[in-house]
Amino acid sequence: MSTATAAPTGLRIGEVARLVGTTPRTIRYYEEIGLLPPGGEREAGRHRLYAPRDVERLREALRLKSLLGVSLEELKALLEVEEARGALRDEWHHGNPDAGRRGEILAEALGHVEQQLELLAHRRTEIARLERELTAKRSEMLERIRLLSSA
Amino acid sequence: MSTATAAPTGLRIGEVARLVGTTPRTIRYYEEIGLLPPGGEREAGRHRLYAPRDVERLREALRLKSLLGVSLEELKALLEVEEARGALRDEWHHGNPDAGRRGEILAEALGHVEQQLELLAHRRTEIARLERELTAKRSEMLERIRLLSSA
DNA sequence: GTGGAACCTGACGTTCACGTAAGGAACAAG
DNA sequence: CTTGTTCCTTACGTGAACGTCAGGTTCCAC
Repeated sequence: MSTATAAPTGLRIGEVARLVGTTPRTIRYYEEIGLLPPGGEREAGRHRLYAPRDVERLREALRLKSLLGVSLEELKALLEVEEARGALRDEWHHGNPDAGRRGEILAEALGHVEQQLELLAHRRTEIARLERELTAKRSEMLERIRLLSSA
Repeated sequence: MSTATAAPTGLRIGEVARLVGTTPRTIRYYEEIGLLPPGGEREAGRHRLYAPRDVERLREALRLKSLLGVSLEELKALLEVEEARGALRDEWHHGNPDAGRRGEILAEALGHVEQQLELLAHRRTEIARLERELTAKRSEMLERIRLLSSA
């Protein structure tokens, strides 16, 4: 058998940042606070390398952040869903067919998803309420303008 | 004619803060950066006094802030709608029946409202999209759990 | 008019989320 | 093997949005 480890290929941090519309500094910072997993195993000093999957995860994280306006700490909690999915995938592939463990992980991830859904639903209805109020305001304004210009 | 000005009554800053769920410092800060109008005319050193209307405005501002996750600078821009409505009310009552001026103010406020509505609609559809994605994820998870427990 | 509570105005401190600069090492190309 | 670009780590800087403290004042109730 060959002792050669898989050729370490992947996107570099600058390219990733460009792809998702942020900066290398931000990516490193997210890794630093534990929001993102370290960019591939590497010995200190070597370049971080990212797979397309990592790019997608980052994109998703930034999307959640801008959409919900949450702190990075809250975002971290929200992203635990993905971590759980990752853990699950590991258990699945890594030859651990312990059904009980899988069930635990699934149940936990499910809980997180439902929590997120609650948050989103609440947010959405609040926004909808605000939209209705503003629409009413707009109608009133349009009516006033109509009255003015017909005078 | 009496020279007595109206008795300066109203809520004090601590009470207002309690009512809307924030702190006096925050209210003073908002006034400082021009996000809120000064709490009633007063000579330096005197206590700020607020009318119930002011409380509502503040509550609305905080609601927008938390809902949209915008900076105070953006929030300030959003609140210009209210300022315009205030200006309009002044023109209306203060004996300035200049229809042209009123039309200008109305048109401007209308523009701001429509801008806000666009922002909200966008936000809402993005959230809805995320909800659909998460709901799909949840279904998938539930199915997996079902498969596991039926094994 | 005398407490005591709440408020006033500065002014400095703090946390978050990065920006920026320095000195050096890794990496792709020739 | 050189060279230019990109990246590395470390560390200090920054703007936003307040928190906190000091020393004094206003207000309300007695």
